[in-house]
Amino acid sequence: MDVVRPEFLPTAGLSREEMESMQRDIASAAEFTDRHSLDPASVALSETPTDRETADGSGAGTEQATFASGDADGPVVVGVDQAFRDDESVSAAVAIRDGDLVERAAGRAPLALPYIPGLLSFREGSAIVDALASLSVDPDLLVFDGSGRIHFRQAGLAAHLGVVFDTPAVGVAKNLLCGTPAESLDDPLPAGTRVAIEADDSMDAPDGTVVGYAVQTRQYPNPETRHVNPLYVSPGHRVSAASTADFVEATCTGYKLPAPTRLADRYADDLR
DNA sequence: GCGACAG
DNA sequence: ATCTTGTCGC
Repeated sequence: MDVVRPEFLPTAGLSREEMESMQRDIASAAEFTDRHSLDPASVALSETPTDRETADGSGAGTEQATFASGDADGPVVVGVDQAFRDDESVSAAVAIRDGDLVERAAGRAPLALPYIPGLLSFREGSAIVDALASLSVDPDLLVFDGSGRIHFRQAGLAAHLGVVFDTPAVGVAKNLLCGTPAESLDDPLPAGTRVAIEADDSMDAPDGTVVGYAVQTRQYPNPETRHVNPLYVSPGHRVSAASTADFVEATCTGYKLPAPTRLADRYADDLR
């Protein structure tokens, strides 16, 4: 796929002020409303991927592999995950369509920045751009590991890369970066529960704006003894908060994480 | 000044 | 994210 907004590429060597300034521009360019051709039902078809096996030559730079599959009808959902190896960041992108692994790609880039809450996309963005740019399929939806609109300046990793490629994107995080749950999340929630995450004074958005949802995709039979934490999902680009929760829920089916994310996770480990 | 903080 | 074995519960 191609970079559509090169002015927003996560460049190395920017000052903190420049990165934060760019994030405000990215937030302005991001669309937190539905503008895509997907419905939860079609996305749900991308759930039971026939895990074909690894066996890739490795090397520096990007690598890309294509897998033969059936017909080209359903939407292409791409899961993206990051891993580290020494001083370089590795990005893994896995494309799924109609439950089949269609293609996967890897990207690498040296780690220029330390981890700074709120600036994650500048630390791992280059490797992700590398991986996505080498994909030959055109994704209908990008599923990122990390926040989208749930971010101090409404420009989390999912929003940043969604805007760079002008492609529908959602962010899936295991922890909450900022914002306030509309209801307490202290007690275990039943599977299927979703609680709105509202903007608070630590964010740019008007107080109370629903910037995402805590989604309980899975839960154990007896949460009293052992429980699963919810996922924190938020719009990246061209997807509303409600649709984001719908898509994520549709791709989890019995697991805590979306299938595209699980596959990207596994591929990232293989690369590392 | 104090506290909070995706991966 | 990463460093790491066994262990508890379904």
